[in-house]
Amino acid sequence: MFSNSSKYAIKAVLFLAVHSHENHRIMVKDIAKPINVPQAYLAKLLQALSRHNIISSKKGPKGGFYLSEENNQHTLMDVISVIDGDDRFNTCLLSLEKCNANKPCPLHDLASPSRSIFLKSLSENTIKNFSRQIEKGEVFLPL
Amino acid sequence: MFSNSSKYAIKAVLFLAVHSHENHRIMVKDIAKPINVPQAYLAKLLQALSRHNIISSKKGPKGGFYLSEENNQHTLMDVISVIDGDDRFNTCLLSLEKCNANKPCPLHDLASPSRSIFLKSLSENTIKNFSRQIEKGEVFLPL
DNA sequence: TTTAAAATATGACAAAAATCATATTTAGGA
DNA sequence: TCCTAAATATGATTTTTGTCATATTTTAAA
Repeated sequence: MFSNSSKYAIKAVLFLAVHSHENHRIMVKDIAKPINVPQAYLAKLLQALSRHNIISSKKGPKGGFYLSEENNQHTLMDVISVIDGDDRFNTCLLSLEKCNANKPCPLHDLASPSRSIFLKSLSENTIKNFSRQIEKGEVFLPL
Repeated sequence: MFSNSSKYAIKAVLFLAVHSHENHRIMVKDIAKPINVPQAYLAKLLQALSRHNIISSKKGPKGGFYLSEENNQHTLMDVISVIDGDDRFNTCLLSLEKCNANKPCPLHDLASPSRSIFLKSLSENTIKNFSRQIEKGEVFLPL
């Protein structure tokens, strides 16, 4: 479903959503450890997200990564797009080009609509939204 | 979701379900071309499936691959298990060990139950079942 | 203005997934 | 019995993904 890279990136972004602010930036190593992801690898991912303005960063002492209010309006789908590219979810489960609602492949109706509901929530819920759920204790971010 | 290998294997098995019989075996190259999969690679996948008795084969002239009645009672989940291993679907979307229904990760409730419905149909519908749907024209196997 | 702490850029390396190639085994038919 | 057609076994190669290392740039603070 997700690549490891995307999983790492999602965990990091949600971590930042809950723990960072404009004036409270967090260093890679202080993100990597709690979310249990190799630091050097995560650095690369965060840099890519930063380059695409999905997250924010500041260099130098007291620097680090954080989410601006604007960043908080992005979606997890934006994160995934940067990390894995755009067409990870745009294809039929069997990668059949000619598969569609009129001529569905054998797995098509099995997967969708549940699938499309899921994808919709990935691309419609803001990150802010997820962090609110975490803060309310409705969902959790363990390890 | 699925690896390429699994997609290839599923396509091949469904192709065999529709086109082969005990006494009508099909050679790798005559499977590979219509389902649009590299022949040598497919050969390897089919050999693995055959070794695990998910499909049947016969060597030599007039040989090839086919599904026995018994093979037809297997599920696509069986196919996936042989190709990708067993625990591809047993984990949380973010691979969080401690994620469960009581302490769901932010994606948990988004994905399941749709996900579990999907997995259930993969492991409960027989291959025969799928080929019947194809024969009835309810679903399609394009390219 | 110098120093040190941070991200950034770049690329080397490793592991896994996908692909290709080929020698061996089995079985049907002449 | 021999030849040929097929799967099988094995492994080499390539591509993609994930990981690690390090030199460079920016910036806060002394």
